[in-house]
Amino acid sequence: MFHRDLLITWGGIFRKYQKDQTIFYEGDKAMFYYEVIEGSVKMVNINEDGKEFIQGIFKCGESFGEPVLLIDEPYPACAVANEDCVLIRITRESFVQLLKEYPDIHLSFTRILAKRLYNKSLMSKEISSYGPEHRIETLLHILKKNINPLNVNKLKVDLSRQQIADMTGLRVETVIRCMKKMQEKGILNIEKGKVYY
Amino acid sequence: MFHRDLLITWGGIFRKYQKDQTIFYEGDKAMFYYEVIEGSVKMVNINEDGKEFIQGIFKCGESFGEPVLLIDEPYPACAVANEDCVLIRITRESFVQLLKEYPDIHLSFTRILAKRLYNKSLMSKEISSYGPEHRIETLLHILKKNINPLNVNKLKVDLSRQQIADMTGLRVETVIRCMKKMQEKGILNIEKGKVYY
DNA sequence: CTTTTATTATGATTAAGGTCATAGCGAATA
DNA sequence: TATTCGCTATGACCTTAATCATAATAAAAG
Repeated sequence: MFHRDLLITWGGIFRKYQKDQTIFYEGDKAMFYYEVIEGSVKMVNINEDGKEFIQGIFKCGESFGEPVLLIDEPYPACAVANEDCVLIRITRESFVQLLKEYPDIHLSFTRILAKRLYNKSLMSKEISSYGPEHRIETLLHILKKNINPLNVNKLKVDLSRQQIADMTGLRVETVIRCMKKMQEKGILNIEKGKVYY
Repeated sequence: MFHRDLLITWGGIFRKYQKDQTIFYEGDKAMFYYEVIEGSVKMVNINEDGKEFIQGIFKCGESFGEPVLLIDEPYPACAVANEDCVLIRITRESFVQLLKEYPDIHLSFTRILAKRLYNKSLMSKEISSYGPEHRIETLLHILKKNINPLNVNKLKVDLSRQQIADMTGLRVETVIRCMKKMQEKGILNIEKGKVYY
C-alpha cells in the first residue's frame, strides 16, 4: 500500500517467513505495521478443536493487522505465512506518524478500511442468513471482483476446498459437495479438480 | 461523532424518522453522511424468506453507512429507524472535504472504522466456528464493553431475543433456549424475561 | 381493570450440515 | 515409473439447530 521507499525511510525492515510460520498470535499486543512484499499471509482464528477460520488472505502490496494499531485492543486473530514470504514492517509509532504527515496516504488507508468493512458486511450477512452454496458463491464473487473487476470470463480459483471451507465457516466435505452441485447448475467449472469461476 | 455545530456549518440538515421507516435501501448509491441525534437506527439485511440479519445498531452520537461514502459501492444493507429518531445528514462531498480539512477528525474517524472492523472480526469468527451459546455470549460481551467498559456488575441488556437472533444469525427459539441454559450455568440472569449480563 | 399486542417460553418433528471412514486422483519427489 | 503426499471425492450415519405449533407472560392501550 505505501510506497516501499517511503516505508524504508520510516525505518522499515524486511523479514522472511517460511510457510506456516506465525507472524503474530491472537491476543498479542500490536507493535508493527506489516506489508506483504512477496508471498501471502493469512489471518486466521483457530478454535479448541483445531478448526480454522480464515479472516482474510493478504497478497503482495497489501497490509494486514493494522486496525488494532489504532485502537487499544489485542490482535483478534493470528497471522500465518500462507507460503514462504517476505514482509516489511514499521513500528506502530511510525505508522501513526506517517498517517498524520501524509493526509493523502491517510485517506487511501481509510478507503482500504472502508472496503474491508464493506466486504466483511457482505460476508457476514451471507454466513448468517444463507445456505452453503450461496456463501461459497459470494466468496468467489468477492475474490474475483478484487482480483480482476472487469473480467467476465471464468477465472481459475487458487484456493483449496479446505481454504474455502475455512473462509465460509463450512466443512471441506460440504464445500466439495456444494461445488459439485454448483458445477451441475453451471455456476462454475471444475477441471481436474481445479475450479474456474 | 462530529460536533453538531460543525455539521451544521457544513450544511447539515436534521430529519425525523418514524419507527420502522427506511432511511436508505440495500443497493442504493450513498449520498449522505448520517449521524444519530436521537433514537437509534439499525443496519439490516433482509433475505428472500424475510429473515433479518442486523449488521449493527447505532445510537445517539454515532454515524452509520459511512464506509460506502469512500468507495464506489452501493449500500450493503438498509438502514431502518429502530425507534422514532432524529438524524442529521451532510452530503458525501462535504463529508470527504471535512475529513481533508480536519486531520484530527479524520484520524478519529479512522479509529472508529478500525474498531468496527475489529468487532466484525470477533463476530464473524464466532458465527463461523462456534455454537449458539458462544456466539450469544460474545455478542453480549461486545455490547457491554462498548456501553460500559469498566463495569463488572450485571448490566441490563436492552435487546429483544429476536434482535439477538438477528445479530447472531440464529432463530428466536434457539436464542431463548440457549439463554435459559446460560442462566442455569450462571453466565447471565433473567428476571421477568429481562436479561442481565 | 379488561383487552390487545408483543415478547418470551416450550414441546415435537424435521432437515441440513457435520462427522467419520475410506477411496481415488494428480502432481511432485526420488 | 514407483512412491509418496496432499487434495478431492463419496457414502453412511448422527447431531443440532431450524421449523412449526401452541401456550404463557409482560407491557401497552383503551
